[in-house]
Formats: sequence, structure tokens, C-alpha cells
Amino acid sequence: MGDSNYKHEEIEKKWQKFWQENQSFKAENEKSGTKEPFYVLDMFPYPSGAGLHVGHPLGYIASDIVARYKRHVGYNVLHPMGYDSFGLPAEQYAIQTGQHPAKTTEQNIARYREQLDKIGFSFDWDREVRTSDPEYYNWTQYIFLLFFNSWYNPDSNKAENIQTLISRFESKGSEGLDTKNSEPFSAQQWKGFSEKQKQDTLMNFRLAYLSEAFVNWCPALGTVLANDEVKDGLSERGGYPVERKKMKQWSMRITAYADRLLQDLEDVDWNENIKEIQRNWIGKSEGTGVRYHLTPNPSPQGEGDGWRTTSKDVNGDSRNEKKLDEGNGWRTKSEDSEGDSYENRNDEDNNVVNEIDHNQFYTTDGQLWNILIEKAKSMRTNPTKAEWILWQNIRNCALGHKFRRQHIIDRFIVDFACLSKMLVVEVDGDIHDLQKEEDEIRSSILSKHGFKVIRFRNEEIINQTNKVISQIKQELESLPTSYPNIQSHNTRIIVSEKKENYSKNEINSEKGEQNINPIKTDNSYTSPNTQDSSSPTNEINSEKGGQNINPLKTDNSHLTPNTQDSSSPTNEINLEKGEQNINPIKSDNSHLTPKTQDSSSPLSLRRGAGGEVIEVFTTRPDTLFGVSYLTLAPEHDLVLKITTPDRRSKVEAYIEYAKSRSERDRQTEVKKITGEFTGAYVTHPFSGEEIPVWVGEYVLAGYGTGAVMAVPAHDERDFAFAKHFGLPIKQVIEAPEGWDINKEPWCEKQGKVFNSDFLNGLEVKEAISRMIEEIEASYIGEGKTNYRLRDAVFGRQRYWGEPIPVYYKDGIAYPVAEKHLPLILPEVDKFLPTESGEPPLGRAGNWNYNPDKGVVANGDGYPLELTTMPGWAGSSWYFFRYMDAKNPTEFADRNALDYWKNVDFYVGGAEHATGHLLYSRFWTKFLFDIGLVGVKEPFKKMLNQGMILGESAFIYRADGENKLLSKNQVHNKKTHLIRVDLSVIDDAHNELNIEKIKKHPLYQDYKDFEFVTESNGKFIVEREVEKMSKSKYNVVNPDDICHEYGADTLRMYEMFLGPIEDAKPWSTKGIEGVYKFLRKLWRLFYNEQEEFYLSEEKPNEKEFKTLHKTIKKVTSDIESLSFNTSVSAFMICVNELQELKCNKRQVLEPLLILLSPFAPHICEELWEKCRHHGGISKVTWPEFKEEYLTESNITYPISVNGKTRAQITVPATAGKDEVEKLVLANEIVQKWMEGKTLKKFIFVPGKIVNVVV
RNA sequence: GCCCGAGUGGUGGAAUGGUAGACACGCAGGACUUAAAAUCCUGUGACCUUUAUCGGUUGUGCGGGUUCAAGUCCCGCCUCGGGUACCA
Repeated sequence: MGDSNYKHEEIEKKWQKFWQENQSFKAENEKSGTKEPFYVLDMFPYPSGAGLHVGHPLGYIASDIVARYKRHVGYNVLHPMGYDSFGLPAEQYAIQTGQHPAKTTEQNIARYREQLDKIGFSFDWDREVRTSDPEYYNWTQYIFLLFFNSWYNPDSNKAENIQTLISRFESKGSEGLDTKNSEPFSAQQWKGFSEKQKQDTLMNFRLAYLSEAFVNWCPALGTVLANDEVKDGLSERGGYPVERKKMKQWSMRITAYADRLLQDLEDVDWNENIKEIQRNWIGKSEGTGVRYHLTPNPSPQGEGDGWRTTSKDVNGDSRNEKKLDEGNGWRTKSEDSEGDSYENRNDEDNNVVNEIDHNQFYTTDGQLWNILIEKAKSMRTNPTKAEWILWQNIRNCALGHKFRRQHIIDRFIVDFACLSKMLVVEVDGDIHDLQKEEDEIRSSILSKHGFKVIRFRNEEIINQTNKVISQIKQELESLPTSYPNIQSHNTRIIVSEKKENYSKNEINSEKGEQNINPIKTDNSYTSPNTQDSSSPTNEINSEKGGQNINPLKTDNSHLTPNTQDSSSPTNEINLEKGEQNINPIKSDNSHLTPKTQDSSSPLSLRRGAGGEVIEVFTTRPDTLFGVSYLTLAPEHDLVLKITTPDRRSKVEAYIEYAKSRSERDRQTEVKKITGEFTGAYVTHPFSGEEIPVWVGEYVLAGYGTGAVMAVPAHDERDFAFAKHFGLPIKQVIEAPEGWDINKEPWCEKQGKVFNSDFLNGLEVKEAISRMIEEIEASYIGEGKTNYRLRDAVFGRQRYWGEPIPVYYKDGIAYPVAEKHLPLILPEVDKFLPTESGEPPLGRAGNWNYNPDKGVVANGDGYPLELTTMPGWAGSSWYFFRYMDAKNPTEFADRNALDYWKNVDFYVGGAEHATGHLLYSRFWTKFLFDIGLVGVKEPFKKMLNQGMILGESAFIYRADGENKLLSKNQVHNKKTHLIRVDLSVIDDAHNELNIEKIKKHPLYQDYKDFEFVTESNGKFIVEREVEKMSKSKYNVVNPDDICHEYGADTLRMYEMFLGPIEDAKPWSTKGIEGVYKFLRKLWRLFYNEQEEFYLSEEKPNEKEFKTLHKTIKKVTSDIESLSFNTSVSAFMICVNELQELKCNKRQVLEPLLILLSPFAPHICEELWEKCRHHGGISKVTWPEFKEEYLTESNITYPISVNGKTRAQITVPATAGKDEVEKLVLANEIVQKWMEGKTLKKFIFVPGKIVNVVV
């Protein structure tokens, strides 16, 4: 009989055809009988030009085993496959060869399909999808539009249609929402907004939105590069310089989902380590923001270490504190008349003030901003009656616009300011009659800043409130709305409405250093005599004379050590004589920042000396007193604004340098410490110390606020930086005995706090919460939760991706109408950026949009978006499309979605943990929120297959000689390695086939070389494990294996290689064993006459035991995804049956069913030979019966002191005492116990006996 | 750097805290054969001892620890792989 040999190729073709013709694996979208649905999904393959290599099928085989197993145990199984067919490699290839990526993609897919078919997967090919197919990306674009038309409502904690946001704006303005980069606004204001203003505002809320983000820009290539396309600041392709550049980009607001993405990890059955990777990626951290105010003057101590302490005498204690007017409870306007704006201090009669001013001037100039703020707060808590009345009428957008009270503008505290209308309302006390001139100057300065100032008198407000209000209203309406790019933290501090008693904040400085206690200064301000703690007098003098007092101008370079502190007025005036500039801010810029001066954003107008605020986020507020410097990311907006002139060139050079550095490098090269001192200082919010501000590349712009407060004593990176630049290390947390804080930072979150004023004596944990309380109470910051997760960039400057369905009218982005989807990817002449640096779609001639007609020729409509979607767009939702893959009217029918729900079992690589697996979860949650799907998570259970690596082969060539050396013939010769293709070696024996290499076209250069072999005549190659890749000539193609050994062998061998989750190099060594196993199995069904023969006899005990042992092992192994051990179990089973010469139907048929998920073709064939029809794939799984495994005797290993010495066989029912007796009587045991006494007898029933002596 | 994972014979790997190395490859020896292939049988971590048995010692990346008992648990390292935000 000719078929007694196992002919894999013939059999496999036959059954692949059978499955296809009978639609054996077609899934039905409805409940059929008692079958439950089960959805098995594979990682979406990208069809690369190299074809499928042996690493790809690893996961597919595992999932196929599960899918086939689930069919046997009675499920309706959905097991689809398709292609993630947009992507960079095809585009790269297109650029190089000019071939259209659609064409190469088509070819690659055809090849993938052919390869996949050969392996015998049970896919339902009717449901195939391709992301590059317009019928598919129609729905990707549709979902994009849903994102675009949605916002995240923090109140309902879910995504909602943008219409609900618009209604909300119409009824209550921006109240209750973080307006991000723009000012809060009222409902009336919203209604008055222009279309552009409205759209810009909505853009801050849309879940798909345009924003600025940093990218790797390569000017020479005119494109943006991925981090791995950049090596050492140069593009991998071409070697051109690459820089970090801010660019307008489409993004997805995944951060809105950060907390839910974190929380819902609890509900999925994934590996703990993948969950951990996602948790870390989301990076939730609890901490607090802390705002540091720039000192108004550059700190003068100039060069050197950039460190200075506030050592000058403050005399703060000498200030008299004047009580509030006790009569009526209101602060009187006259009381603060000199305090709220320093021009008032130009009171020549007030010598005392002047004198104090001088004194203060030398001491506290660095505190001005701080003092103003504290002053403002104090005034807020103690309003005059008129102020109070007015405030009640204008607060909470009562007039349709947000007002702030006691707001700092320039160096004034104005009474009320509406920033969106640039209107200032001042309330004049009696004293203002006496100083009209000063008021005019003040108004003039404010108007230079773009503010309109209107004034009311106390009694006007008190007696004619309504008239005043309507006057203000009129002013508001007449003024245009402005959108100052205000950093919200800059103003928030003034806006805060908390009524706190500050007295608890009293801070005493340590070590006799002077402490500027902002809180105390508050009170001191109420005293006319002592209030003038900063430099105003001198300022006013100069202003009167038309001098520009520009404290920032006080270059360090001008200063001698003796006059270092002084923004000394004398110097100023001399320097500025004759300049006649009364706008200190403008002159700041003109002087300090020639390059940015023209960037006259409203912010820069409003920025006063010291007005800048650096906000940091810290998780260790307990170490606040240990801060010795701040570090800004080189990209931080403030860097150039605060840098002093003498530092400018260095800082600029540093920023340039940092641009050339990738984020990866900046994080990795931790030993390379770089940075520059900006020359600027901030004031410590509690100690009042001046703290230098540095720039350092170790701070990344995208993390937190892009600024850190450095505590070298308790943070590794800060420590390294401080050591490198000689900055002070101030320990504030107790380290263990003997810990040298100057050698190593103490970073553990434990220990007692010291040197920290009110935190002294607290444990770290207590100190953290206490400090947050203090920070909040003092308006220095707010406790908050920070996420490391950043919004996901959703646009790429590439051709081969889904077009983003957006067009631009008057510079505003509008969605393409749904009826015009899909927006088909246009044809272009080249797949390169345009000459002007636009993305490739800029080359398309028909790429305009008419809202009625759809896509039209350029010039006939509005320009369409030119960037395309990233690779992860199409793969973020494909699992839903498979449920109803051909639906032409919906992305999937709701009944199908509800039937399949989510993926029951997903197999994918752990390398996607922070990409695909997170984005898919994000999109699923979004689709859930807007009611399109009924599940919150895409993948219930997941298996992460490890990567299969390649084993590259090399031969040695002797340098300068025409000789190739076998591995052990190199000796001490100088050689270099030549990569060789795996086709010219014997993989199992690492032996080079010299004849083959001489004929191989790649190696014609070497055909006449001398091949120096080993003494046995073999030429051995060098091997090295690398990623499997075409360019490394180490790709092993599954086709070759299928041809030689068959798909069943390939399937089982890939499973046999080891645990599916481990990465491992591919090696064909060992495949023989699996092949041999299948042939052995085949022969069990044939008799000695080589005829197919099964005995109908009842199996004996041993045969049943072998079978049921295997049923048990294989079933539990599949359930626990341990496929390698089930292959071993099959081998053991077949070996045993062969030894038993078992050919009984009752044993062999169940075995075929067990094996069929692993090796389906051979099992189908034998099953058919067993006279069954209709295929094995849906036959019921064999039932395991415990009774066949029960043993009457147990053999115990006996160890003495933990080492196995003997064995003993006892009845299974034997108890401890019985066993102990037998064991102690054992000859070998006695030998080992000789002369020793029994200490303990350990008996683990069914397991082991341990005798301890 | 940071986060996650992995290190066990010549090789892939097995082992609910309970006889380390199952199963397979490779290698060696043998059977069958004119021969080869195929197939079957035996041996195979290292070291020591022995004619051979019988034995013994040691052994799961390195250094410590917990336990009657550690590849497995804990602490500190080393090496390799994956991810690190535009590769998929």
C-alpha cells in the first residue's frame, strides 16, 4: 500500500482545499443553537516586502490552536485575519523605486495570503479587511470625525458631542471648565465671539484637535522623522541634521482618558507586566504645582556658581504693623494708597518712606513681585467698602466678562481688571485727589500695555452703584475682545478666592539668615510708614524725570561687588538718562531680548519685572526647603525671556545644542551633564531665598510643566547636576546613620524632615500633605494629579496613510461632510515633500474641497488637510470591523457588535504595550462613550508572544588576503566578518556549503578565494542572534519549511520551541524530532503489512492511562496557553503507545481529536481514514476520566537533610506514622542517620519525605 | 537613564517551595541493510572513585538571606531582549 508513508505535501493541500470549499471556519453572526460566541484575534500584520518570516506565525499558530480547540468544545468561533496595510516601509520603498505603494502593498498582501494559506490556519477569510482599502478607511475617517466632533465632559466623565459644549458655552460660558490656553469667558462673550474665536475655543476641547507639538524635523529631507530614524542628531537616511521643532499637528486627546485607561486595567485578564507597562506609561503621580516668581532684578552676584542667598538685611521686623481701621471694618482707600501702587510713594514729605525705601532697595528688590502678590491678596481679603460693593456686582462674569481683582499689571496692583477686554477699573480713595499727576502716569503706563483705565470714586460706587455698573458695561461692550496668551498661572494666583488666615504661615528663617516672609509683609503693608518695602520711590523719581527704571537692565556686568544688590536707582538713572521711555517692559524686551521683542504677545505687554512665574510640578513638596535651583527645559517658553544679557549668548548656544539632541539621548546619557545658568533668580515661596534658574537638557519640555525644582540632596539627577556645576546640596530629610549626603543623595520617601521650618520633625508622608496644604493656603500652587501620558500625535507628514477629512476655510479647520467620505487618497507625482516643505499631499492637483461637491481641483474650493493619519489609526478599531466586515452603511451593525462584544482572546506582541494596545483601548472607550459600541475594553484576555529572532551567519575574511577562514582557523589573524545568506549554510551544523556560496550571485567576489576549512574538511561559520530582517540575510521563510517538513510540523515545532511568551532565536535544529513524531503517529495506524488498520478491541489499563493522562495534560495546557509542554505530552503519548503496540480505535481516535488543533492536516487525513466524514474540526473534545489515572501505590523520594537518598514504595493510603516507620527502617536511611538523632520527620502526602537529623 | 521581561547541560527547553535537567535536537555506541536513507535500541550536566558495578561531590548568571527543603521566595549586582511617544 502506497499510503503507509506520511506524505505531508499532498495531505496538506487536500485539506486546505477542503476547508475552503466547505467554509469550515465561517463564523455566523447570530446564536446558532446552544453555541456561545468566542472571538479569537491576532495581531494585525503589516504586509512587509520581506514576506512572512517564521516569527510571524508564532502567535497565529497559538491563536489557531485556541480557535480550533474552542470549536471542539462547542463555541461559535470568530477568527478573522486582515492587513494593516498603510505604513512607512511601503512609502520608503516607493520613494526609492518610484513604485506606487498601493501596488507594492497589493503584491505583498498576495504573498502574505499565499504563505498564510500554506500553514493551515482556520481563518474566516470572508471577513478580511485592509486598512488601505477606501471601504475600510471610510470608517476610520468617520471615526476621526466623531473624535473631532466630541469633547470630554469632566462632569459626566465621558466624551460627548461638541454640541453639548456649545450649548453649555451659550448658557454659562466657560464656567467650570479649564479653558486651557485662553481666558475664561461668559455666555454673553461667547455669543459675541467671531466664528474664528469660537472655533479656536472649541479646538481646545475637541478630542481630535490641532496643536503644537515637538517633532524631529529634518530640513534637508523636508520631513519629520521617528526617533529611530535619527542617529546622533542626524537622519539615518542621508545623514542630514535633524532638529527638535515645534509644529502644528493633529493630536488625539488621549489624556482625557488617562484615569479610565488606568482604572479599567483591573478588569482585563492580561499579564501583570503588560498592565504595569501601561500603568507606568500613563504615569499617574500625585503632587503639587509650585509657582516660583522671578525676582524683578537679575541677581547681581554675577558670574560663578549662579548661587546667591538673600543675605542682605531686610529689616522686616522693624516694620510697624498698623491695624485695620477698626471703626467700620473696611480697609480705607487712603490706607493703602501708598501701598497698592508704588508711584504713590513719590511723596516728598514722606521721608520716612523714602529712607526705608532705600533700605529696602538694597535688600528686597528681589522680593518685589512676591510682595505685590501678597499685598494684592491682603487687599482682597480686606477690601474697602466701595471695592467690596463693586466686586459683588462684577464677579462671576456678572457683566458677561471675567474680572479679576487686585490684579498685578506691570508693577501696579490695579483694583479690577478684565483681561479679555483689556479694561481696568480703578477705585479712587480721597488721596487720589492729591495725586492726579501720578494717576495720569499710571494710566498712561497701563494704556501702553493696551489697557483702558476708567476710574470711579468711592462715594460714586457706594451711592450710585447702578450707574457705575452700567458705565462699566458700556465700556465693555465698546471694547474689542482680545485673546491675550496669558499663562493662566500668572493670573490665577490673584484670582483665587480663598479666604484664608495667613498668620499660620509665619516663617522664621533659620541660621540667622534673613527671611522675607511674604505673609508678614502683607500686614506690614497696611502701615503707611513701613509699607514701602520695595523700590518704588526710586522708580517714581526716575519716571518723573522721564527715566526708565528698568530693573532688568541692571546687568550683572555693571555691578561691582559692593553694589551688587542694587537695582540701585542711582545707577539706573544714570544709565538711562535721556531715554525717555516710560514703558519699562518694552524696554526690557528691547534691551534684553532683541530677537523676541517683536513677538509682542499680550503676555509680554503685561509682564512686569518679576512678573514671570515658573510653575513646577513636584511629587516631593516635603523637600521644598531643600530646593537649591530650578531647571527649565531648553524649550521652555520663558528661557530666553528671563535670561540676562551677559548669559544670553551662552544660553542661546545651549538651546541650539539642545535642539540637535533627541529626547532619547537626553534621557539616556545621564552621565553627560550639560546646562547653563540663565542669570535669573526666583524667590523661594517660603524661605524667600533667591534661587538661580538654570536650563538643562535633562528636563524635557513635554513632561509636567517643563520645569523642575531641583533638590540635589534627595534626587539623583538633581544631585548629579548640582555636583557638576557646584550648586549647593541642602539636606532636609534625615538619611540613615552614616549616609554622606555630599556623596550620594537620599531618595527614599522616608525619614524625618529637618531644616524646613514648619515641616520640621514630620515624616516624609506627613510633610507632603502638610506642605500641599500650605502651598494651597498661600496660593503658591495647587495639589494636583499629573500624568506622564501625553496626547497622541495624529498627523504625519507622509503620503501612505488615511487622509484626514478636514478642510480649511479662513484658516479654520472644518470637517469634511460625512456624505463625502471616504476621502480618497489622491494621486501624486512623487512621494516626497513639496519644494516648499509641505507634505506629499501638497503635490496633489485635485485636493481642494467644496462643501457641496466634495473633492475638487485646486483653486475650486478650500484647501484640504495635507498630513495623513499615523499607522495606529486603522489598527485602533479593526477588531470591531471584523464583526461585520462588509457592512457598506455602518462601521459595523449594532447587532453584530452586541453579539460578539469584545475580543475574548487576543494574541499580540508585548512590544505594542504602549502603542497599539493603549490606543485601541482609548478608541474603544470613546466609541463606548458616544454609544456606538457596548464594551469598554477591546481585549478581554491577552497572550503576548515573544519575538522570534534570527541567527545571522558570518564568515571570516583574512584582512588583505584572498582567504576565507573557518571559525576555528582564525587564530590570531586579523580578519573581518562577512555576512552570509542562510541559504548557503547548513543551519543545523553551522557548516558553510562551499559549492553553494561559489555559485550564489551575492558572493561572486569570493568564488576564487581560498576556503580554509577545519581539519575534518568542514567550514564552520560564526553565528550571532539579531532581529530577523531581510537586510541581515537571516530571514527564515516558512514556505521552505512547509515544503520540506509540512505545515503540521512547522506548527508543532514553533510551539515546541519553548514558552510562547519568550523571545528566542529561530533555529531549525530540532525540527527533525517533531517531524519524526508525526511519522510515528502515522505508523500507529498501519500494521506490519503497511495496511491501514485499527483494532476494535477494548483498550487495556495502560493504554487508557496513557490516553487520559494526555487528555488531561493537553486540555489544561491549552487552557493555560502552555503549548510547548503539550507537544511534549503528545510525544510521550505516542512513544508509549508505540511501546504498547497500541492500534485500538478507542485510543487512537480521541488522540486525533486532541492533536487536531496542533496538526490539523494529518489529523483530518487519519480521521477520514478512520471512516469519518465531514472533517474533524467540529468533533466533540474527548472527555477526561480521572478513574484511569488512580494508582494503588505511591513511590516517595526520601531525602535526608534535604538531599534525596532513597526511594520507598508504599500503598497510596499510607499515613504519616506508617511511612515514618518504613522509612526509618530503610537500610539506606539508616546508613545516613548513623550516629545522629532524628530531629524532625517531614511527610508531604503524595510528594516527599524529608528526614532531618 | 527609566519601565517590563529573561538568564537551567553542547542546543531548544521541563520542573503547584518537595527526586533539577521531562520531552526533543545534537553527539557516541549498537541493531537492521551489500550500502545509504528510514526505523529501532542503549548511553549522554560536570567532577571524583571504580576493571565494571556500587557510590560520592558538585551543579539552575554572580553575591548574600529566609526555609526541614530554593531554579522557584527576599535583598544587592551582572548580562541579554523589548519599549521609551512618527517602525509596525
